Amino acid sequence: MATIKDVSRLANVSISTVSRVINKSANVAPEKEQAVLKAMKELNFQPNSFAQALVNKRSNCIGVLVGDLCGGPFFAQMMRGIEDVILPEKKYVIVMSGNHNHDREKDCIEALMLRRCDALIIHSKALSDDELIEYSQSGIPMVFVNRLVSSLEDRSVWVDITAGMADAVRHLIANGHRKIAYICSDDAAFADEKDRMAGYKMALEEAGIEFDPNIVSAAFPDENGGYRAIESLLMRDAGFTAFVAYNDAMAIGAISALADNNITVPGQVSAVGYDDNPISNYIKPKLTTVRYPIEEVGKRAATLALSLLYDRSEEFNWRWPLKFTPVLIEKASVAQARPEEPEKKPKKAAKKQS
Amino acid sequence: MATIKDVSRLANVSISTVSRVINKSANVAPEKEQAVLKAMKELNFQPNSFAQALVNKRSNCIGVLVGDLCGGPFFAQMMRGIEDVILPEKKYVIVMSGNHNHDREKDCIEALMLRRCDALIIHSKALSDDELIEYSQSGIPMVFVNRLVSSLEDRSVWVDITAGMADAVRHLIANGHRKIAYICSDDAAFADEKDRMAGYKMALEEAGIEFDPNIVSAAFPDENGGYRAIESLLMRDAGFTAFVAYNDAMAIGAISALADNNITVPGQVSAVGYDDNPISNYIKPKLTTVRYPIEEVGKRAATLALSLLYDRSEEFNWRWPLKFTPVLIEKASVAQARPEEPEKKPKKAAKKQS
DNA sequence: CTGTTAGCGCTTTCAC
DNA sequence: GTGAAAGCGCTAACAG
Repeated sequence: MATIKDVSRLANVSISTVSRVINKSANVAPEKEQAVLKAMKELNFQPNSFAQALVNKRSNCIGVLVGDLCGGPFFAQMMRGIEDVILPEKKYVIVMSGNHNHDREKDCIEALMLRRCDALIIHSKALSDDELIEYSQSGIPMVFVNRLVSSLEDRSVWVDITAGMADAVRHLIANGHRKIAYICSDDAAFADEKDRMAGYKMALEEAGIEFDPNIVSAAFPDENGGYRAIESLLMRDAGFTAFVAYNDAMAIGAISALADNNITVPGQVSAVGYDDNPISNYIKPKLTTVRYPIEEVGKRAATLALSLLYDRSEEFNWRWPLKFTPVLIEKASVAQARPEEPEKKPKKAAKKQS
Repeated sequence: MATIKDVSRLANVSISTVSRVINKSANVAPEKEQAVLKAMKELNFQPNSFAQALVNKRSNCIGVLVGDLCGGPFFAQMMRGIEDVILPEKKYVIVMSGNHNHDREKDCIEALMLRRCDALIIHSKALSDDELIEYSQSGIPMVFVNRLVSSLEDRSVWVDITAGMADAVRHLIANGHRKIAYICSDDAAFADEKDRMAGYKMALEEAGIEFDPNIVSAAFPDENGGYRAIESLLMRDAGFTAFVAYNDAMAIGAISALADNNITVPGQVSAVGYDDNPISNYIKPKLTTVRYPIEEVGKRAATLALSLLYDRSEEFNWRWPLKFTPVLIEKASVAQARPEEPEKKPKKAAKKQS
């Protein structure tokens, strides 16, 4: 691999001159410039990015910590949003997956910092606000996604999950449902779950419906988890005419389980998911869901990271909000509750019909 | 950020000694070692990875080019396989997505090389064998996945896609189907599509069924593409009692379109997908599909890359094969063809029933 | 076992 | 406008 020295020799100039034409950092006599360009071409010269990074103290890499890339299109869509912003700036993106695991998230952040990323975009579920705050003091620009870190509100790009979940439940209530189950994540310690739960409870309370822990079922937040969570609900014999799910994957698994138990959706049970995963348009029935604007979040986070890095907050900062609001997308998995009909599991008849 | 010099000063030793304890590259007197360790702790010292990379000529990064992370779990699962192998080696993975686009794939590979990745794992659809061969001569260890690059057979980790597709079609034939449509990708120039088409034709030929271009429909290989491809088939009024799809996403879209046209699966039309995308277990009916062992491919490719890098081929090379064979997974979307029944689109009645 | 020294490839003063 | 020279932080001979 050719070095700057080889080029300077071939072009009969000093290495400083070569450096100048590489970086356009100063004027160079036209003929010398041509000679250098020619030599670079000839030797197929590529500046060594490590040497550059060493002296510039800048790596041109943006580090991203995501939950996992495998758990569905969620983070992948976020990455797309991020790349849309970062790549045009001629910077690279380094991704690592924390798998929602405390130690692994720590390892990844430290690895990313060790790699001297210019800025970090962090989706952390498992680390505490305090840990995040400590990292953010390292000096490297850091933005947090899908999470509002207290005291770092201006570095947090987040979605009002609670509002989205409340909307989902309100939609069901508006359709006459009162026994609304919640298929939730078993990561009850994480904000993602807490916020949804808060939205669920809020909407119930607004409607004067008492919260019933018996129709809440937790499992790992994927299709299989949704399947099992509904099964567990069915075994409990707790009547419900509708459910909301932590995410679309769980909703799809749940619908699949209902089908296996000969329960129709939305005929007997209405369903609302969360995320607006593209697949929700291709199952039967099409899944009514809450759109989580994840790609926009990715874009916004990347833009913020760049603005922090270049210290050009004025330019970027208020073009988009830091807070996004999810919106309900009505498709075909919600039907009007049939008022007086006994629930499919008649043991516990609805008693709170107002 | 503290440097090795700061540490050496604090510990009252030379920087070489510090370097020695960092790298365990030579014995150091226990008490000095302790002093160094203590100083490193105290200063929160982290070796500068660029300086290390500059002198070691090794970045500890493995570059990966994938199609896209967003198009479903396929590449994400491959990444998981790769990370399972790379991370324990204390190396990092840098991923870039080529989006199956020729120029973008080139850019990514060059960016990865520029970054001086220690080795590259390349999933390229759009580049020619010759281009790939040229890149592979750059000196940096390179392995190709999901593709057999001629003359680089020992660097290609691939899946016998043709065999898998032939099995899918044979399965349908064994169930009495003769009018088997093929929902294919519109990337007809790429090996992925050519290979599947070859398998489709091969199985038809074995069974003495004439290839009928009228029941082949191409579209973008995602759910929406599958949806449209089937619609187009329906409009053509070409009778078929079953279909195989390029991948599960297309199959799911296709099934969704059939449902929208009141055609039942597998009642009226049988379906076979490709990939064994986890979601295929949660749709109705569960999708019979061909398992593409993508995670194993990722693992194998990463292992090969490492073995190339460390020049320890003997150790790794034959632990696993470079060629994988997909296997048919029977679920619930295939039914026996009803022999004499006119097809749902009666225009073209089956005439080749043997 | 340990310190001194010479780079790795590049950018950036600082003189000329 | 241009070159010489001093590092960036680290590793690896090379002497002791």
